[in-house]
Amino acid sequence: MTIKEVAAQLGVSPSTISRALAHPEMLRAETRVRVLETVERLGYQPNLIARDLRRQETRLLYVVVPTLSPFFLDVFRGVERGARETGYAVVMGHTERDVAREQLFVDQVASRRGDGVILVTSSDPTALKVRTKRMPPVVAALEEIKGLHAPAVRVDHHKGAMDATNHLLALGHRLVAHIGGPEKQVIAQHRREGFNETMLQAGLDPTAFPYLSGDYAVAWGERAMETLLTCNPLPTGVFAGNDEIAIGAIRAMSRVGLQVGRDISVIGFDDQRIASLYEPALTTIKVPTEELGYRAILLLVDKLRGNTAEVDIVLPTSLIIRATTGMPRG
Amino acid sequence: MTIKEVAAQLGVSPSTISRALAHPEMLRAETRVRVLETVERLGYQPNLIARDLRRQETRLLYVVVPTLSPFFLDVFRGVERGARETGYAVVMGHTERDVAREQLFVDQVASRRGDGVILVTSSDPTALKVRTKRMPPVVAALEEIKGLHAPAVRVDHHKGAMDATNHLLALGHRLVAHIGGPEKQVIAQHRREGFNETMLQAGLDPTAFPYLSGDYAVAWGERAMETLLTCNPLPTGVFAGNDEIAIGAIRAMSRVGLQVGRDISVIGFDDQRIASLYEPALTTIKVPTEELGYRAILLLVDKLRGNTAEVDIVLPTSLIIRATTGMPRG
DNA sequence: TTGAAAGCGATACCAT
DNA sequence: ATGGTATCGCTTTCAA
Repeated sequence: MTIKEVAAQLGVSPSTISRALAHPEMLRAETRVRVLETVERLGYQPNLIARDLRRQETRLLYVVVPTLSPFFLDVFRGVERGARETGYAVVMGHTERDVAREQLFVDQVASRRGDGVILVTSSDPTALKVRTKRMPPVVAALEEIKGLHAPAVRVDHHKGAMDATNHLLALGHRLVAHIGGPEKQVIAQHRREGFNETMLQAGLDPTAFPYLSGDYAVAWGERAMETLLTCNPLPTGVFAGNDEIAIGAIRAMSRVGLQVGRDISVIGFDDQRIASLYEPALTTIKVPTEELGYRAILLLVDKLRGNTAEVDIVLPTSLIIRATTGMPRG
Repeated sequence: MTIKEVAAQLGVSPSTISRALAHPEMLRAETRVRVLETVERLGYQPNLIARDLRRQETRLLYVVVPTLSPFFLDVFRGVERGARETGYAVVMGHTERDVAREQLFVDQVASRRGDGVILVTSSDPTALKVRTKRMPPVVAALEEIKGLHAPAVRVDHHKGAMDATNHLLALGHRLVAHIGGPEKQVIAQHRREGFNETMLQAGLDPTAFPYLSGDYAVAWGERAMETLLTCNPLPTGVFAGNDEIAIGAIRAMSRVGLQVGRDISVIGFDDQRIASLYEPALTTIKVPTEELGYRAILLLVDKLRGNTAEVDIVLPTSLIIRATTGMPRG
């Protein structure tokens, strides 16, 4: 069913059909009604591909996330909210932290299937073919992309990590360990640096416990905590690189009869949904995920509208005190 | 940068460029190398919109999920695996259980922005404009769509609910209550029916406790359990409509000092990731989510290849016994 | 092996 | 207010 067939049915020209749909005010009321009725009756839907080609825009935006964790979904939620407000449709692709797949989605947009793309934490940003390939309009969320001059909306992981560490120190902890996320990931690095810096400022040795760097999974948290539990003295406070690691650490503790918040305090990062659901509820650093996505898409739409400013928004984190941190024993 | 410009640069025709990219074997080796080098150097990427229009296919598939819960993401994961195997790209849209938004994505595909779409649990399937609007190739996942003759790959919720209830009965429970999900949702209905039927078969009254129907959130589980805790006698076993409800129920119990698995047994449904992470780990019914998505996309691709068989695949669930169910006290 | 040209379906400019 | 038509960028048939 094409626009021509509808036009033929009505004995009008394709232009009239097109106008009835896009600029109804241009038609005589009678014509408009007649056309729209027929369109409805025939169930005609314009071929968007043809329209996109002609208009040179799709009003479709892509969001690319590294994993399907609840964390990124929250970001996506914010993006969708902004998309609705600005009249864009948005679809999501996920890369499983595989640069090739990330490139695939970027290429989809570069090849005009979308008007722009939000990259939420490029896995290994430097691997993106920003030089050889044409880049579509991009906004980076959560982390800037090196070598790419794209607006970014980020979170101050460094500051968040300092807040987390300071919370532990303020409670009186002196034996504090850090369980880090993926070593190569910029975010994980910032968090570690925040920890190191705070410890140093307090005159404490950030390397008093083994260097622990893994991924962002519960299993890693468990293994890392097992390592810490072989230390003498034991740490009294643990700053986990994210909530999942924190949960893993707590699990490892309870297996040997240690109680979190009393024997050892644990603080996470992100404030994922599970953080408040877990028993006991996790003390953590809240990352404004939804807001992040929302800001990112507004930035993108702004860019598409011709605004070329090099923006770099940094959103604040906040400390959420729940039940897994307390004063050190004795 | 269009194909013409590249062609002009090289002094060949656009056809040659097109062939170098799509059917390299048709070109003389020398020409091919020359073209591909230039393409690479200029960073030329074909306009997919134009290609799609000409080829009348996109090799892009849509997946539409109602919410961004981990449950549906698992389904999406399966879809992606199948897509990679069959050479399709996949994007995801989510509807927040809003039919209008579901329609929007279906329309995207009907309007040729994609070749087909997988609908994971249409919110209110009957509301989809299957009559007035042209429907693109559709496969239903998790739940069939009434009024739409689409292949479906589903899960036997009824049987799963019977297994859940029977597990409780086999442990010796006689005072068993059900906390249901959204009343209007087909899935929730099937689960309740499975519960009712099993109770009846065992000579027990499925309506001995208040009729509880809400949504699939933790908060609802808490409220529902608070209601149950006002009953006399208390239930000794609770079959929750999904894992989140189960967690809510357990939280309500612990607030009044009741221990799950000992004072009251609770079984969930879905086996979401949180089920094994929770403390204590949830006894539940596993839904093969990833498999569901995988089967769905294979079905869709099959359909796109011209196979018109009316398939209806039903996947089995399985009982996962963990720590929240035990024998009734005394 | 390569080139010329038609055509995919819609839109928007230029006429009338 | 409506119609005719060029055009978007690519693919593919037909011809050479």
